[in-house]
Amino acid sequence: MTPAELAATIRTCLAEAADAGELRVDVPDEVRVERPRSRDHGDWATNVALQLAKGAGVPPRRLAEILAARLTQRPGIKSVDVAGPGFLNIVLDTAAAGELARVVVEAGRGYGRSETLAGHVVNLEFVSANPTGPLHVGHTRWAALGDAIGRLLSSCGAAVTREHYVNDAGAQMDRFGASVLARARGDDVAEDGYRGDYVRDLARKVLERRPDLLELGDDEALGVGRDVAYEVQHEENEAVLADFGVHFDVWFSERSLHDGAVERAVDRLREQGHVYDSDGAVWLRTTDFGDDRDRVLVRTDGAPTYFAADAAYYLSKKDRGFPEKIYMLGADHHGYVNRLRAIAACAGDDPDLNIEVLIGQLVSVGGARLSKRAGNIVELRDLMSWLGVDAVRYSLSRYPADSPLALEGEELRKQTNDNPVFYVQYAHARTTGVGRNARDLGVRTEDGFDPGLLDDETESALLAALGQYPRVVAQAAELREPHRVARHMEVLAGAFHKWYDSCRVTPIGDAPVTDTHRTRLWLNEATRTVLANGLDLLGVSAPGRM
RNA sequence: GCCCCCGUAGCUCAGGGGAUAGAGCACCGCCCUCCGGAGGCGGGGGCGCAGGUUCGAAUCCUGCCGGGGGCACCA
Repeated sequence: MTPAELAATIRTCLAEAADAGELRVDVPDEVRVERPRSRDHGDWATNVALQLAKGAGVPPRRLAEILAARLTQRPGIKSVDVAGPGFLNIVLDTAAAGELARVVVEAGRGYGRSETLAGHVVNLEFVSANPTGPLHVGHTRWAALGDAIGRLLSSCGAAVTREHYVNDAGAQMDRFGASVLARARGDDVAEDGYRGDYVRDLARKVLERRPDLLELGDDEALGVGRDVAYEVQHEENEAVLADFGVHFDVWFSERSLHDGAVERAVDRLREQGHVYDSDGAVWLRTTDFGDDRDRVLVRTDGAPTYFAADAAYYLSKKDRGFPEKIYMLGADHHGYVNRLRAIAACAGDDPDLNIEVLIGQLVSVGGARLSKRAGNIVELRDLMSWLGVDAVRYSLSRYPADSPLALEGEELRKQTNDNPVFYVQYAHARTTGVGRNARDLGVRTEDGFDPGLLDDETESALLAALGQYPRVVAQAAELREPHRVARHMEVLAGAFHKWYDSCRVTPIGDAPVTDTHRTRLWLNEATRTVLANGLDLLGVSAPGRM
């Protein structure tokens, strides 16, 4: 019996009690069943009685007792106790609890997937780095988290489009082009230019593609240098993200908006009644929707602002059929949240439904060697070769985005418990190894499964961790918090290692193969399945050997 | 000045109102006849402060203190 099935049973009992006139309650849509910290409190516990007591006009303990009487009659439930103020502590039959191993194995990769977000059509925008330099550790956090969130949403039934916005228009691109051109010509880069060493590498690559660059006139050279440098840098960013395991469905070019889309966006917003002219500029009245001041769309000189492009970009997402638009921004852009919400409101949308802005705090890396190429920023490419993709992705995924994070590089290089990714991956490798040994010794799942034999305390704990997994995934998806999956992987790995220490899957020496061995192999395979599924959601590999 | 995020064990951090607040590291001690010891078992230690809401608060609300980030007709 899975926790979800138990929760459904509790709802059924509530409904029956209501029908029988024993209680006056509305059956809640969701009943939460939790694994109690203390084993004295049963296999699973629920606080429904505490939550419903007030509405039902009955003391919580009385409600709990009515519910307990009905639950006890149900198959698979061994005992139900009312504890404390009105908790229900439920103990399952060993066989009913152990049945979960088969459920998991038979579901395979589908275990943990759900339809809890079915019908949601989401545009998920993340990373969105300027193509004026290499990706660094700040982008890396969003690359890891954004990709994991995309996987989570998909696994819960949402239709997700992953999008990367490319700021390839505007003055900064010209400065970038001028900087590359200066390096190509062997000149110094202007004060306000891009002075990182990587610009020298870019200039070299640009010259490889356009050996004629130095012979062009200034204006033409500037344009060619800019566009080719952008092309090179963009290709590199796309490639390094691919190597990091992050794929985007759409690379959206800001330039494409400056082909009339920005002007049309301003017109549309004007039709909605939120645009006005003042001091020779065109403004959007974002203060109507929570911003602390109105924002300029078109400057006095007639040029659209970056904000106008953002508005056009928002409308593009809307027009392309995405009711839900998730933006992932760094903490240094948090001031942008109200502005983005105001754009949605000015466009006639509901900011609470149609736009969601996730803010990630800054991340730093301790002990990092300075980048060879670019001052003191830590590049994604360097992080990957220094620490490995799995360690970087996992360690960025196991913390919530809203807390500042300081990674310790040397810790992540250790292949020990200092480094949780190895703890979890090792558990997976162990399950795989156990499976190999079992097959070699003739222990086969198809020869028997007797869940009543999974009666060890460590087996109960392991089954509980397996049973909690689907809810962890659903919750992580709903909250956009992949770290919940990572943390649960650590709990599961711990439960597995303890079980491994006390329950052998394979017979010792020439001892015969029994149903105990076979049934434990089911549990081993179930564990391997969930570890693999969870790591996959984080974009981390699940090796069979290490 | 205004806005956002964060104060939990010596350190790095989990804990979306519930029972005795957890994990790893660090420190001390223990477990290899047997599926990988990259593992397991045991020990000491903590919710920034003050109010409030609730049967119940690390969690929700208010104020204060401390740390980080942000407040352009820049992009």
